[in-house]
Amino acid sequence: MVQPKEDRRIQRTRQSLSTALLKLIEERGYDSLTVNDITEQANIGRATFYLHYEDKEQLLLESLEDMFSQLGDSIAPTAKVTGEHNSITATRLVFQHFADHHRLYRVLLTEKGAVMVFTRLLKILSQVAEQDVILKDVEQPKTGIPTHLVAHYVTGAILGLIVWWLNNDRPYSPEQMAVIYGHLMDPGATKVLGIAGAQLPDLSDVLSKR
Amino acid sequence: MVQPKEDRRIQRTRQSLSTALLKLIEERGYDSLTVNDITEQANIGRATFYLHYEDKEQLLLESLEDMFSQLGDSIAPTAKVTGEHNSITATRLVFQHFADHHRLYRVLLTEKGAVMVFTRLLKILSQVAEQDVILKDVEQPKTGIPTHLVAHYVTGAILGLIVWWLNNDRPYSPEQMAVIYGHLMDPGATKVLGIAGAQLPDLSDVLSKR
Amino acid sequence: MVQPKEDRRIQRTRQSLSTALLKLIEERGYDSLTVNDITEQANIGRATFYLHYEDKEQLLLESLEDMFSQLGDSIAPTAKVTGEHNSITATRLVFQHFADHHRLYRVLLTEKGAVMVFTRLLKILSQVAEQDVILKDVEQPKTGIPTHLVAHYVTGAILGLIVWWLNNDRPYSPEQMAVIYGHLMDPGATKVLGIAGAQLPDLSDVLSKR
Amino acid sequence: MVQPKEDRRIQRTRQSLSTALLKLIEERGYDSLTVNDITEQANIGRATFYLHYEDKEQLLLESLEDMFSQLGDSIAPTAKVTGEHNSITATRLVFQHFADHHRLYRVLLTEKGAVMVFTRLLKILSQVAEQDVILKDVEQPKTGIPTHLVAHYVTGAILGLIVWWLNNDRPYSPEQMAVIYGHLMDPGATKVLGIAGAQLPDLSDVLSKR
DNA sequence: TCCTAAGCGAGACGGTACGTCTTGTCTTCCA
DNA sequence: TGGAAGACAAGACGTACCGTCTCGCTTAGGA
Repeated sequence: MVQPKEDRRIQRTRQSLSTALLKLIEERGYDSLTVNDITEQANIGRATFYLHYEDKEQLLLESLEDMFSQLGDSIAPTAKVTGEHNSITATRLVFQHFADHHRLYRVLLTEKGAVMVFTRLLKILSQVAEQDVILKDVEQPKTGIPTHLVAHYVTGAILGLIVWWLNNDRPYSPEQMAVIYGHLMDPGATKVLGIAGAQLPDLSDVLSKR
Repeated sequence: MVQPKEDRRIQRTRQSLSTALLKLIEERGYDSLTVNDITEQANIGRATFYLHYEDKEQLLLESLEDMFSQLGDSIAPTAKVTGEHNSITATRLVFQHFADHHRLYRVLLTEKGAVMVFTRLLKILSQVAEQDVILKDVEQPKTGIPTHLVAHYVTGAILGLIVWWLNNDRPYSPEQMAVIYGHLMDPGATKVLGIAGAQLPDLSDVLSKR
Repeated sequence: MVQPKEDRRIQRTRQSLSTALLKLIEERGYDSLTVNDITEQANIGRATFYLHYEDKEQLLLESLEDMFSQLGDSIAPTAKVTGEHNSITATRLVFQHFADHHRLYRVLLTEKGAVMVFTRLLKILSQVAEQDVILKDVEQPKTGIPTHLVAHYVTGAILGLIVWWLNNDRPYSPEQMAVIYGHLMDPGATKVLGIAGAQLPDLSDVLSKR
Repeated sequence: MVQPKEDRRIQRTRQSLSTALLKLIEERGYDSLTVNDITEQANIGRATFYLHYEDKEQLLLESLEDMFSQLGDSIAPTAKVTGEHNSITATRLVFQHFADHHRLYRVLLTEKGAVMVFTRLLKILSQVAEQDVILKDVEQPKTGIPTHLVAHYVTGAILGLIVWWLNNDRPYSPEQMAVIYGHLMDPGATKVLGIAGAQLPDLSDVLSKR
């Protein structure tokens, strides 16, 4: 069942490239990087790069995929819990994720970044959000608004917050952001979905702990 | 008072380039375009391009700037009206704007697009939104949440909706989208800002007219 | 019969261009000069240049034409004199000419120069030389060697000397060069042409005056 | 002892470029050629050209260098022979060389040529000639004329003949040209150098075999 | 223990786009 | 009307990067 050693060697090469890319993105943004920059940073021959990836975009996607699925995995369980604070827990985990990789995301989500990051995030997060919406929708009467639409609304709002948060050096903790988000979002989307909002901590209490 | 003819000639050249770029973006996306593609489409010498713009990114920004300011101008007046439906009017105008240029934005806001479009839109729209938020904030007690933050929240949510809307061939009219947005947003953000929401048309009434 | 003022103005423009070109050649060679360099030096609009000349080569040729014909004019009369030292006088005048414009020719006849200068000089000087050869040939029995050939031989030899002379900062006076040339050339070519050489000053006398 | 294959590949590329250049020069002259013309003719990528040469001038020089050294090698041994006809043998070899590449040189030495060809030829040939002059000078009393000067004289004369010869479709054989040159040159330069001329075939005998 | 196939570094190469430079043409305006 | 100013098309320049390729080196896994 063990992987042959050859494969481990390959994994090391791919890992080096991935690490090198993420490091360079933090330093110099994504667009201006060349394949040569990446392979040099990784101490890998340029030709070798093309044995593993078609282009730097594919490398980025595969590199992010890890992080994304990691994010998805951490949120997924919360969706099944119908307890009171599940929603706030999920959003807190989202903010936590972006905080964990803040240097990287700050670059990717602003001017030196890559188009597809926004798009991908919107798609991936909205799928997660949709699961959530559907779950609640099943329990409660529908409102006629497509769940996809609500999911994009919710996700867009979160990403808007995250961009602001990262660009302003995260003046609040992930928990605080989650509470703020809850207060902004809950009454509206919740009402539309016809369900009662979760119990949220008092807003001014939370903000004062800044 | 008339512009010398030289200047008009220059304007015509710049206009040709701008038009050519936007047309090509709709057809082939932004990233893969070359300066040569653009100048060829515009029937302009490639060297001439560099007399006017540093690179295609600058051309795109200047081209979009027109549209953005056009959008800003159409929304601005509504911000000063404190009548009931001002907010819904403003958001309707936003959706209308993206509908007017839907082919272009659909490309720019998805995978073949340009990085900075998201960023710019977020910045520009959130500035407009902020004016709105501030206006309301002045009238009512503050909540301690930075207006920048709320503005990004609002803007992100709208952009989320717009991405969904464009990717799904705009199944609702701009008016309908504005009402949906109002229902999703109003109770939450409005409550946080401590003011009463505007009177919104009934949601099911609006959706049934699809 | 006087030239209208306009024409004099034209002449001034052409003169400026010519002067500017020759000045710049001395400083920077010919090949690397641009039309812009020339018109800038001459304080003339670049477009104006093209009203008068097709390209910088034509300007150079016309500029050199003056000097060449000036050289031709000074030599011509000596060809008709059959007195003893006519030959040495003619060659002295040739060396004198190159000394007069030594900075210019040094550039043109070496690495930064223009192809056609060598060719043109060879053609023009050999035509003059041919006149000389023919004159003598008429007086004396032919040898069967084409006069063109002899003329090119003679001219090539002189140009070889001139290149050496200019490249070595003219260590001898034009007169000395003419005598040297006479001693190197006279017995050979003269014998072939079947005529007696002119009386030449003693070589060591001449060289010692260096 | 064999060259690694890489190096042979490089040599093939360089050879292709060299061959292509010389071919194109014969057809279209030198000045008007572009790097693209050359690489296209050689079936080489334009960028690859710049891996090997800085510009087309350097390529020309390296290409000519081969031929020049080939010429030098063929003449060199004759300089050491003090037998009677060594001089005529050397000059015959020079004329032979230009005959071998007459199409190329005809273009290079006339209006469509390259500046540096004259200069280089003058320099290279005069160095060879100088060896010859020095050799003879050593055996005989000096005359006070710098050997450089004599070498340039001799070389210029030969180049003059060659230009005429090539421009007139080589009406004489290299041997005939060598004899003509010998008759024109020998008495003069030889006398100056203070040595007896070699035995030359009778001029009219040689010319009649045309 | 050797040997043999795979991963890899090195780098030549064709190709494409870049941004710059120069040319020659044109148009407008000024003296 | 001659010239200055300068926009423009055309096209070559030299550079940068891409993706492909061929070549040896090394290095493990199976003989």
